[in-house]
Amino acid sequence: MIMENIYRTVNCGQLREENIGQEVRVAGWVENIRDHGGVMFLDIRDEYGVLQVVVHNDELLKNINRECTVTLSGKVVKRDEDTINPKIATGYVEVHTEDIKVLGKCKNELPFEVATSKNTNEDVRLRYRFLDLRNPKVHNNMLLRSNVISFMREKMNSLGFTEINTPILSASSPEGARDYLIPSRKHKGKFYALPQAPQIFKQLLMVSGFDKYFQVAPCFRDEDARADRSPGEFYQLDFEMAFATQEDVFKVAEEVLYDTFKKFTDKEVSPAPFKRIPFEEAMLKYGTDKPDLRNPLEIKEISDMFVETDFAPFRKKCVRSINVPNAAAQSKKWFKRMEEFALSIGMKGLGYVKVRDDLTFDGPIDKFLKEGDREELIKRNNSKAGDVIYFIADSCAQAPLLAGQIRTEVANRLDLIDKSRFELCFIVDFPMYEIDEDGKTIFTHNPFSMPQGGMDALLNKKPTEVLAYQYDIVCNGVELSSGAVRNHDLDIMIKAFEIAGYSEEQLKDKFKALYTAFQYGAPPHAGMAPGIDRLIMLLTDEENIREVIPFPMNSNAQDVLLGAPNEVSETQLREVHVKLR
RNA sequence: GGCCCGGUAGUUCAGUUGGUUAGAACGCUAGCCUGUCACGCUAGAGGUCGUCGGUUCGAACCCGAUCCGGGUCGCCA
Repeated sequence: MIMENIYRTVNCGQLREENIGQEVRVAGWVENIRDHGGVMFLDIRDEYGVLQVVVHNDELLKNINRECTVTLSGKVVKRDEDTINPKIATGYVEVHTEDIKVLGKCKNELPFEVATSKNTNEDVRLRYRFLDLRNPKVHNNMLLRSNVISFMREKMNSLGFTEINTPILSASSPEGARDYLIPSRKHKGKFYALPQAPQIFKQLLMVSGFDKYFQVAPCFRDEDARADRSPGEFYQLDFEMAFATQEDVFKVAEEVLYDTFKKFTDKEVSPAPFKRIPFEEAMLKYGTDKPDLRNPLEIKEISDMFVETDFAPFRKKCVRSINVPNAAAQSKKWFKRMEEFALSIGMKGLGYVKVRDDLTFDGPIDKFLKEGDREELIKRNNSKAGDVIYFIADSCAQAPLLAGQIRTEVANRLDLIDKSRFELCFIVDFPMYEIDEDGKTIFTHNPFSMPQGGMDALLNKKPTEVLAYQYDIVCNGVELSSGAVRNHDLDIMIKAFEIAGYSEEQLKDKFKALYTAFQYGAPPHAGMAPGIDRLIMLLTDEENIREVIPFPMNSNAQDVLLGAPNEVSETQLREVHVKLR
């Protein structure tokens, strides 16, 4: 319902047959003008819909052109049977007017057509984002975004979470992404930083006794963009729970995410409990830590069969296989194309065999197989006649990732991915540490995650064998969120940092707030932070994150509409003690 | 920062053995049209072919540099 005022008594989407005969006033944008000489039709659009207006006096249309705003009054008239337009909700009626007034003039030449703005180059769209956002498709993405956020808020509230705002002007953090820095006026040479995430604050809130915290949190990272990664800023549904375990966090995530997907799409959603897939298993079976579970293909480990092979590319390598059902009938060209793809991602080649009806093999790799290998391959891959088995061999660092890319590519080319589903899973048991190229032990993910097994594990296991209570949520191959059970025990934290080469002094220095707070009774706590923009991308089937952000920056981290970043005056610079060089 | 793709009318695009005056569609302007809804018909305006330099008798086209946009790798604990 709209407020009745001097501009309108009804909106452009609400008139139906029952309104016939009423005198109404409407306001909106002139979407189109069809002048038949003697009779003219205007389509008037607002957020609620489109309404046809009929004018018989062309004097009334002077100064009126497309995309200007108008208010007009007139009678709601039933359309003749043969002039009904079933494509619009108001298509049974029209308004006949003799009184139109322009409220906001519009330039005659538009930078693009509103109705087809999505086909326009993105930089033009962003420069005229206010026009682009009139396009119902673009507009509706923002309405959906609003509805999703408000739904999740209500959901979190109903689950007993408290929304608490944490500072935007904060301190630079030593780890992670590059910070956006804000020079301080009152403290020469010092800087605030925009938060990459409210991580430290939410952990402090746990120490403060807030049992369940959440926030629709803006996060700022000065890193380069991607199609699914907004440069600068993005939003997370950040939450954290005291006295909670990993499974407690999963229950909340399952409820909130399942309900959100269910409410805002017609697609099938994988029900709770979502699959829990250990990191190691994900890397083996899917060749990635963000698997698309709609893809039916699975990678198998077969290195042991080729330790002594005569085929040099496989010998003593990490060898993986992927069985592709019914692919043997694909054309020569198809196999050639797959091989070209393999070369393009840095593989030396892409071996395969076709499984014949008698379960013997046909293909370049067959001649290197030993007695019994064929049976074993068929067994491990669940192959049947007419299938194709692909072989991926490389170093143990590379082979899983390459196999993952082949898995995805084959599925895409054969259209094996069921687009009508959302498949959610948790990736769990991430390793706590890894060894970098210099042989140094470093944190794999979040240094604040609790190592599984606590102090015992840190003391008794090789660092690379220690797992963390660290997890991701993945949906259809998109990483929606990571999270962790946090390390709330200062002794364990000191040890964990020591393994990664940090002294207690360094820890204290770098993470002063947590280091201090944890000396005053910290509860065990855990949480996560699903990315809202990516969630909306999934819900709207958009491939670019800018389609779900009202005023996105371009991929070069510029706001071309307002002109950010821009130069500032010498005076402003002097005030904040910044000298350019 | 590396790599890939692109930049021609307001918009989307076409345009090579390098050759007169660079095209189309939509949009815009003018005229005609009383039932359209992607209205129709007729006419018209609109271009430093991203920029700079080079090759050539001649460059939108070939070469080099540069700028801009998109994607990707690095990066994003």
